[in-house]
Amino acid sequence: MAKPLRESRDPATRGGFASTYLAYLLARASHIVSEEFHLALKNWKLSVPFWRVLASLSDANGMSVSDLAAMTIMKQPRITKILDRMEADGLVARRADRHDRRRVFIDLTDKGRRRVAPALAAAKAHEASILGPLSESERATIKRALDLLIHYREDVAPKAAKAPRRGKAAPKVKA
Amino acid sequence: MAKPLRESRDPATRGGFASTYLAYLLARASHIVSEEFHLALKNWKLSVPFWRVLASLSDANGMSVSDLAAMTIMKQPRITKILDRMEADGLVARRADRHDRRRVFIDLTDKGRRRVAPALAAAKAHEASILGPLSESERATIKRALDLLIHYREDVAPKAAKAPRRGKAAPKVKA
DNA sequence: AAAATTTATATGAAAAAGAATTCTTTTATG
DNA sequence: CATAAAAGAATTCTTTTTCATATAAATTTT
Repeated sequence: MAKPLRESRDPATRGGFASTYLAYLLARASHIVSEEFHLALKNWKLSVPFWRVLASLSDANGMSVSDLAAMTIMKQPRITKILDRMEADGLVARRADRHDRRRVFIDLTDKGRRRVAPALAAAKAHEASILGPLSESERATIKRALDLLIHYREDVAPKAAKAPRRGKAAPKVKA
Repeated sequence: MAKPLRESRDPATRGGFASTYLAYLLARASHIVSEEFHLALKNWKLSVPFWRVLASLSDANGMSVSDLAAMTIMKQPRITKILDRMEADGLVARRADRHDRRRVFIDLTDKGRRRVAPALAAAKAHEASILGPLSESERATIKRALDLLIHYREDVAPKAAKAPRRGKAAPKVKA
């Protein structure tokens, strides 16, 4: 490792901000882990957003639009439009909620189910190819780390009374 | 935990695909960690892409367009256009490489530096607010996990001869 | 050294995403 | 109960991204 002349190489392992900033490392890890699979999605004629929606529905069919938004980590107007396209493609179907006519449930169609099936299998295989070579302890490390990050603010509120459950926090702000 | 009737709640902690699929957990962790900060970017009149570029340049000024693309995890045509806008805003400047006239280096302008400075400080503070409450061992777990994932395929190639370094693999395919 | 390739960046038309807002329907309030 | 406020989804208009390809310069072949 003599001359750092050029040879830029991997940004994440080159020292500096990029190699230590948590948000950046997470974005990079996420990208690295998903990259190959996202490319493979073309095999099943699925875009990344379509895949996310179909995979989410495979897991919990009949979600409402906003639940889907939360699950897929997208804002509502975006999935609404994604759903428009998916519906046009016959991959999902909208269904009204009889008890709350504002809500719309989204169902996987048979076509959607068939389309996503091989991708789901591939996703599992891909994950196995990443985790497989690791030791059990390494896998545990990863799981614990992600758990810590995903719940990093849920266990705040020290001893305070009961803490009635924190759902969709802070409705205090006004539009 | 009696009735799983409705009450959808947090998708990531509800069992099923979403709560175990690595790629999903990573995407979610990444989103959770960056979310607040991304909202705060508005304070400095920065979009997420602008922030990424400025932060990268703060770390390594004068990168080429493609290095920036790699660093910011974006495809080349996209940063080119982001750079167009940033240049128009006077945040960065393009500079030709005298030795390879195809290349273009990107420099932070004073204006860019001034604009990103408070955001960089806020980013550090935000990260501290996440990692601070954790124990040293928890922080180590996170670091190890991200390291494992980011380098998950670099230490493959068992005993095979030297393995001349694998840069941008497989140029075997033809267009 | 000409021709063929490859590499680096830019461009253009089409698709997608974003922001703010609207339309309905529910839920809360006085 | 009437009205105000909130919630869920859709829409409109604008900006950004994508995808494929164009340019142009360097590198490799032959």
